[in-house]
Amino acid sequence: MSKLLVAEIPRECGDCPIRHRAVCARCEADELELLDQIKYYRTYEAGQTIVWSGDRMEFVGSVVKGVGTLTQTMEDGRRQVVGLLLPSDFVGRPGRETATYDVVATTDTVMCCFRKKPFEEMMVRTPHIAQRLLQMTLDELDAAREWMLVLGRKTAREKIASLLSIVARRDATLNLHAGGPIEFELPLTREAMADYLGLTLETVSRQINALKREGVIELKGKRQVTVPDFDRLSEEAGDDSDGGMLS
Amino acid sequence: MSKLLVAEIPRECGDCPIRHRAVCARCEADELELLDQIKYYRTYEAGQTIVWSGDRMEFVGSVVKGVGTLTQTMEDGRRQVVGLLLPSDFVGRPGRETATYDVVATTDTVMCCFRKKPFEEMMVRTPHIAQRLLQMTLDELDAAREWMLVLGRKTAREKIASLLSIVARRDATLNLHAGGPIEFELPLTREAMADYLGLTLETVSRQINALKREGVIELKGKRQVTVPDFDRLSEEAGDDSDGGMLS
DNA sequence: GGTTTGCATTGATGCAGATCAAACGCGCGA
DNA sequence: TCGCGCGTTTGATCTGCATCAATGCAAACC
Repeated sequence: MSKLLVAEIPRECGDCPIRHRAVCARCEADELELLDQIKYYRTYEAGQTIVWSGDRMEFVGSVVKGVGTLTQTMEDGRRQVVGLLLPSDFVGRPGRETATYDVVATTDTVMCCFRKKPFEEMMVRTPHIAQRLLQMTLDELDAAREWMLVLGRKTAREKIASLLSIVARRDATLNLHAGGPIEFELPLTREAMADYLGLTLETVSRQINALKREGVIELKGKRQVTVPDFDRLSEEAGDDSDGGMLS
Repeated sequence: MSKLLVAEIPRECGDCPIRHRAVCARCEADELELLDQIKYYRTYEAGQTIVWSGDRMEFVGSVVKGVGTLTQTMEDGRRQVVGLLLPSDFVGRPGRETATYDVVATTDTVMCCFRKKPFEEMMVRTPHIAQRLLQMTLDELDAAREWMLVLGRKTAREKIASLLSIVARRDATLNLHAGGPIEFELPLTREAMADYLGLTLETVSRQINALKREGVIELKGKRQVTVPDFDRLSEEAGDDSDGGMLS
């Protein structure tokens, strides 16, 4: 059923896995060749589970196209999304055998994968890959901690605005956006958003429509979002905008 | 005012910073010597801020004794603790100039510090330090994500039980505890707990006393906690106890 | 001893968001 | 074209926790 073609795989995925987020200038030709040897692509349909929590992980990799979530579930069914996977994000944990979370594709998704064992061996032999991975992990840690503030202290409206703000920002940087209204496709169902934000899907629906009524966002259909004024959205999210007042 | 003496500094802090959590078997004599040259101790009183968010970080290090928090504050004063710092935890972020969070000592605290610049240089020359740091950061990331589930989906009572459970577990492993009731000093004020759990201090107080009334915990004074049955506490926290049912 | 000061507890009340319940709308296969 | 199913919206009601306001209580200081 997957409608993704190999032709759609972005060019920049050709080389170093680390290049997805930021160019790794120190990757040498022979390293790239080695990486190419252990590299392969996998495609997933919307809704498909990529990895089950507890399963043996046999690869690491990064998202090339599409969106996924890292999800944790309690015995009684309460669910929390603990991470969003947007294009360029890294998945997998070197040095750990089994997955800690469910990884689910929320849209049709292409992953660039590396067999775990050879990748780990390469990490040992190539120090700057470990160093780059450390940077990426520290970024993820910052993101997780920022999200703790969202979950612990923000109102439903602020939570929604925070989520939209994050997706909008990522989308804008990915497409080298320069000023003007930002437009993007919301890659999550109301339920997935609720699970990310610690809300119910009903509350998500109500708050999104409230933001729409008040002109903070515009909606075409249920998923296509336009943000006419990003600063306004940030303000709704409760982020320090501070417009450069900081020293 | 600090009543901590040099004599109280634990022995195992003498060598590799990475040794605090787990012995780093690969540290060689000359590396240890190098680390010793850039190492120094700092003590802080309860309530003292170790680093202000936005400040220049001039050291990294790990907690030797005492407890601290990483805190994020919104403009309007809402506060969220995004990380607990227990003995052996690492503080600071190699490769970043300024601190992202307030670091606050909640009890009298001893830190083992390394000047940041030389430490970073050492990291480049000594790959396994970066690798060890990567492991530690991945552990922290897991902890942060587990906490996202707590913040997003658990009830006030479960939140309290989760916090007690974490502190109890850390305390038990640190003191090589073997069976029987666990006893420890709660290192946080009601307010700090509230800020960690995304609650108000009143709710924290009520729920703690509810757990006490129902015999899940015992209290001596306001801080000294006894956990007669750790499994019972885990259950209250909503953790999968599963007692070995899992394959 | 009295007073201050800084947590912690306790009680009364209100509200944001959960829960329960229905209906809508839209794509898709028969 | 119909109707089925899934994601979404909308409405009515309930409730867990926040909020506001005292009060308690022990250590520190005069």
